[in-house]
Amino acid sequence: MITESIEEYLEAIYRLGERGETATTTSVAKELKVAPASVTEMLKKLAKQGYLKYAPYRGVTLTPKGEKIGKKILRKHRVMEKFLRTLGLPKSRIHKDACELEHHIPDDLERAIHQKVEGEKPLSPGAPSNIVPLTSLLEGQKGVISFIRGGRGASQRLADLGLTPHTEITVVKSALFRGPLMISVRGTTLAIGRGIAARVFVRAK
Amino acid sequence: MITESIEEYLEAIYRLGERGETATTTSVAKELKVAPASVTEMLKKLAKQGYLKYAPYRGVTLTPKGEKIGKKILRKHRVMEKFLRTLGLPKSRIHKDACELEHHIPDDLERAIHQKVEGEKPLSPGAPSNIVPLTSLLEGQKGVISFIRGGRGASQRLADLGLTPHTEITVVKSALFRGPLMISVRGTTLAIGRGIAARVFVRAK
DNA sequence: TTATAAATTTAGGCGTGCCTAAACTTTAAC
DNA sequence: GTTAAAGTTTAGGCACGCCTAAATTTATAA
Repeated sequence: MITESIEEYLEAIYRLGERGETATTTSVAKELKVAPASVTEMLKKLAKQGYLKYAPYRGVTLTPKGEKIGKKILRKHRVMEKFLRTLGLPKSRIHKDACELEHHIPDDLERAIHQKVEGEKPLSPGAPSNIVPLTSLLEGQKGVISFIRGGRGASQRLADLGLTPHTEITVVKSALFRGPLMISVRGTTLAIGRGIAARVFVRAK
Repeated sequence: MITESIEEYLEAIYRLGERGETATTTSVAKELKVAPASVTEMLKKLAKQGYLKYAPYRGVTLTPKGEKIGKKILRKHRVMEKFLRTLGLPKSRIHKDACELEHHIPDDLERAIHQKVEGEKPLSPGAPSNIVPLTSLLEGQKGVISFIRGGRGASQRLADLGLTPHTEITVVKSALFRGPLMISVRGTTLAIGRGIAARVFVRAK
């Protein structure tokens, strides 16, 4: 069973690795603000459970299993930090609060919050780079507006939203068959209807 | 020190009170899904710390000190439930997840989230103001445009979209934190950016 | 009223994760 | 190479919150 403490340790070790530091008993102890003796104890336990390789007196390396968890927790931490910042909470407490929350946010809540604060999702592999209607971009894909098919009305409405040729846009959310698309343009996110989106042709990236 | 467990007990007892049930060892044990013996232990401890009055074999009543905490945690629980629902997370897990989160949400985060999910409060007390920025309307709410704050540019752009004072609009979709609003005006749906929407003041219905 | 069922408490234990102090290993300076 | 300092581990303990089993108290029904 993965306890909060285990997550804490794996995250700390992953963090150290990311900074290029070796994870020793002392460095982990400092990171977590606990006594070195407590770290030794925990490291032995984590090694036994296959989260890391432990060489007494020598330090510690994460196994893929351990790294996966460390990485995930750190990601949650960062998502929560951004979330707290977005909500305008006191800067001084953001790190500490995120440290706590990171262990209590289920994966899908993390994803949902991430979408709210970033408006973005991991991308899908890009299609051949040609010109397609906006509706055929996948979530996360970027493209540059090439032209707009339709009369002055459509062009005008799109221009009002800042959608003109040469503008780069990112598809934030696209239901496959119905509902509006959410796109991100110059840092703002917009929703546009499917009908109109079908008239916007972009060069996919 | 108030541990997570203490909060859990006080919340459970408060909940029972709210439902008009007496808090007995068994009822608390059931509520928390722990053994009655564990409850007895904890109740003695909480009594010693002044959170409740404990009469052996007779049950338990919260002191004002204990009630305050129980109430607060329950409120956080409900705010989190609403938040999770708003984000569209699986219904089946909402209660359980909220049970966990309620202990890790600082007060100001609770307040911030509450505002996001319930809509924002009218800005100045005393003002009759159910006139609020469009961004404060919740999905499904209707309002009549009262005025538009901003220069001719904003007014003009909005007028082009048919958004002029006295127009009735319905909020179709409103992203919680960022991104555009989808609104319905005279039967057509359109998307407007958050920046501009914040300048449209409506009398909420 | 008394016996038995139900509720509650007491006793004894367990796992987790932390601590300090003491013992041990490694490193670095001479 | 020896030795002291720095780093690490072992040993022994503690608080917390949970458990089961046994003892005790309260409630209920004949």
